Amino acid sequence: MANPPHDTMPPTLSSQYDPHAIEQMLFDSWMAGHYFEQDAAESKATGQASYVVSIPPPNVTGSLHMGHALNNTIQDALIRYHRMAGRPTRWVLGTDHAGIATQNKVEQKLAKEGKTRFDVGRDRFIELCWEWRDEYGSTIVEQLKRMGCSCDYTHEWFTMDEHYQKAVRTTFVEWFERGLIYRGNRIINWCPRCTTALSDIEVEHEDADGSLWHIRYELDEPTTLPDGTTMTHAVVATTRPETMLGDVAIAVHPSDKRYKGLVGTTATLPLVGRKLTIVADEYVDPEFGTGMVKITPAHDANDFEIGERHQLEQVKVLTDTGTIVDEEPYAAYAGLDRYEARKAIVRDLEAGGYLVEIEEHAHAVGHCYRCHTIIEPYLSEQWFVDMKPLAAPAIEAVRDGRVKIHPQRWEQVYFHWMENIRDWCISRQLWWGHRIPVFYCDACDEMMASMTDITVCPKCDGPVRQDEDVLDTWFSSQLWPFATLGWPDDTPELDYFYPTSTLSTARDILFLWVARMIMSSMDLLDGKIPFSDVIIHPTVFNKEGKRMSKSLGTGVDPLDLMADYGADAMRFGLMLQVTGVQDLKFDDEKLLSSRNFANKIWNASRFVLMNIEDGASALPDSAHPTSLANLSIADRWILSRLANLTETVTRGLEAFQFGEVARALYEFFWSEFCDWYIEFAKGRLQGDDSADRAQVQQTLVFVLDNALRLLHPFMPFLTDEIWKTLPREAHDEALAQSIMVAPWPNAAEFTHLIDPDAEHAIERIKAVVTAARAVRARYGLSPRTELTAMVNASKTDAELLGKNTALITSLGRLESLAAYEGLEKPAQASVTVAAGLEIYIPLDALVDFDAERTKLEKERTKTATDLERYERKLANEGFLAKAAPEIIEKDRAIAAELTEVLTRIDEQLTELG
RNA sequence: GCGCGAUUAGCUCAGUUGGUAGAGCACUUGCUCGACACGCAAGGGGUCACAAGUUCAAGUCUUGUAUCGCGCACCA
Repeated sequence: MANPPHDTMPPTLSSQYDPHAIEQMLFDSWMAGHYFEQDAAESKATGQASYVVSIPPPNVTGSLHMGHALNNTIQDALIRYHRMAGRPTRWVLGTDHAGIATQNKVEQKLAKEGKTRFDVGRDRFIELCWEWRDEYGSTIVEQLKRMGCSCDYTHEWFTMDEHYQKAVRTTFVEWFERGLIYRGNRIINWCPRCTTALSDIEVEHEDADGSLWHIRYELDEPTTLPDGTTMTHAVVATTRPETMLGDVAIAVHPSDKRYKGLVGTTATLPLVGRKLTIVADEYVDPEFGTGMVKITPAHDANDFEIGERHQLEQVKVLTDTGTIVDEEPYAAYAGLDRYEARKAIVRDLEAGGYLVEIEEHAHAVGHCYRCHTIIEPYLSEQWFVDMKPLAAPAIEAVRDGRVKIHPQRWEQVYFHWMENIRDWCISRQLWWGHRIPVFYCDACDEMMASMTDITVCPKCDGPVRQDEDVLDTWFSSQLWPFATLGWPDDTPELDYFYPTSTLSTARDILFLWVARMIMSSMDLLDGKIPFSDVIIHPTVFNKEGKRMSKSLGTGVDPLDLMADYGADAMRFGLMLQVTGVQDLKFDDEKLLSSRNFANKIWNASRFVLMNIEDGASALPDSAHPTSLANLSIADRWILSRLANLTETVTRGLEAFQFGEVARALYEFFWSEFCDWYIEFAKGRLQGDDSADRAQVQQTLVFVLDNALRLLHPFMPFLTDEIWKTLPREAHDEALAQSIMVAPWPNAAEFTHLIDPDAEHAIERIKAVVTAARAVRARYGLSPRTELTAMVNASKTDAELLGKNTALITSLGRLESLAAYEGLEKPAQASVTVAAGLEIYIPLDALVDFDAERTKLEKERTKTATDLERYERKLANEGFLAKAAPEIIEKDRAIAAELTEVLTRIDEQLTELG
């Protein structure tokens, strides 16, 4: 029986690839198989090094966006690769309590009932936050499952878990006791909508068109200046006229000769009547404006510092919600919002003749990164971390390569920030979060940080109260990689899985999160780094290159994409676009190609399966060819390409070059395996030579098997579904359970498959086939038209072609093939010169001399241009003297070949007349 | 102001120690032949932003210019 029956196709692979028919079932089978879980103690006993990824914990308020889709595909690809490569892996999963974001959501919910958090009270409000988390917190985890992410779902963390709270509190108390955490009354960034302090890096600056109001402040005593003129008033400029209510001084530069006599005198603040001292301070730029600056210590960070230097009063004129305080002598503005107050004050200044000029002025305005409200520099008592001592070792760890950041250019961004690091404001005036474990005794003024809640002052037995504030969410996030492994306790997980391996994240949290993890880990865990590699992945923008935004409707929902294309196609499409340099302008088109690719893999697999039905090739995993001697040239070629692919993919994953890996997989599977090898295989599968048929079947299965493994980290569902249908011998049944536990193809074990001779040979075979197809296309000949190919080739090439006549005639749809050295051009034939061959396709009366001439002339031009370049190069003495010998040799060979090609083309042209 | 990145085919982008410019989509032409029309085959299309420099040799290295994008820091 020469042909296997075609109606016994395995029922498991339907004729059309439908991702939705397989994804959920496969995921359930992975969970049931516990493939995502690795026990720390058992793994340690194997003596193997672990591979661990801590997921950047998504906010409980969040849902999956394109950045998550990209980042989690990267992490899953790495985890799956290392798992197959035999390392005990864990992908640590969890979510972040997201203080401000969650509090805002719950407040919005309350607002719909007409309530504020103050109506329900602190305890109830926190309960509501937990309820929110219980309701929505699992959304994103379910979405990760949908993507096929192989996280350890049996150990899911939350940054407000009891154990996590212990880690946070331990950190606070330790740093407090070492004096790294301190309290201070300073200007911080205040969000008047969230009514909380923010750290410097939680403020987003945006350029805005504003105005510069020039205001006239009357001097109390007219003063004669060094230039002889008499000055009666000062003119100061401000972008924030409403803060003038809090002015306490005017500053000039100490070396500004113009105003020498002025320092020490006073002026009167319009509308308020306060006496302003004129002080000299280096901060003032004499070149800017009039060289005179109004000083508002309570509402501007620079003014605050000037105020400190000159012991100036701090007059707060704004409340925590950004309205004017109800105090004399400006009670007229009391309760006005800062922008209403601005209008009113400008109006009153103008009416009083104090407004000199309004100038247009562009400047950067800070916004809250959570609600986008304009930030107010605000004087208040807050907790800070002294960062310099923490930063120093963390700088060193990146400097000496213990922690590597990819792409490497981000390291200098890291250094720049770390070397100029400022103290971190960690207190937040919120309710949802880790409450600051500091207790105050009102009786004796004692202040203490404590691991346990205390109610009685240990010093004086007086009543104590806990600090009302909570910690910055990032204070807890910074502990993520080690707190999620059990720190501060000594656990087997911390022992075996820490430090973790790779952290993949978006660039906008390099400072907020990544740098702080390095700092806290090194400080709290005896200098241990939290991870050895940091991947800063591209930012996903929309098609127009704009930031994706849910509120603007410019976002793309990964769930929609998976519904349209399948999870594998979305993953592969994203990986295709990861280059390490460019950000990613997301376009569905790439997913369409990837969906088509998935379908291609599916159908090529169907082809293989339906052609091994005669049972000759149930292939054990160990069956990879050890001897190439008996293999056909096509088999040797595809195995050589597979060996090459294995090397490329493995190296690429190790170097985080995901785009390169994806392209290599695509190219190999589609252009080499499907377009050529499977086509070569077809004739052999239908031939009478049963030994050859067995050989091609084995090779098909072997290559498909390994290609699926290499594809698996990017396309987990599809590859596993196909994997399960591959024939196996009985002892390989464990392997058949899932491709997830199949060993990663070992490039070192494939080196013997690399076969330059076979690659050379296939190049010649392809040239003949392509020439025949091209003639057919050029002449518009139907596939049924019978053609013959006659090839003038070197002796070895001619022999090679002769041996593979069947392959060539089959793919080129040729009647026959003749190849020998010195073959003369038949009359009325089309000519192709390629791969060192002269290929003639006799056309009899069909031949179109003009068309042939046009084609040959075009080839001649190209060849002549190329040859000229090489000849020039080879005539250059400098080149001959300095270029590497192998380059010269190679170029000589190319030049010789081009010369020959040109000669042949010219001969053909002469003949055509 | 300081720093980073980009500029390659109509579009979106690859191009890893400097050595004959690539892919996907789009376009043209022809194909129901038993894996796949989510396909097959054959084609067309590029002074690698510009200018100097280094080099035997530059898309690739250096410097400068232009345009776009992004950080950081901001003088009221």
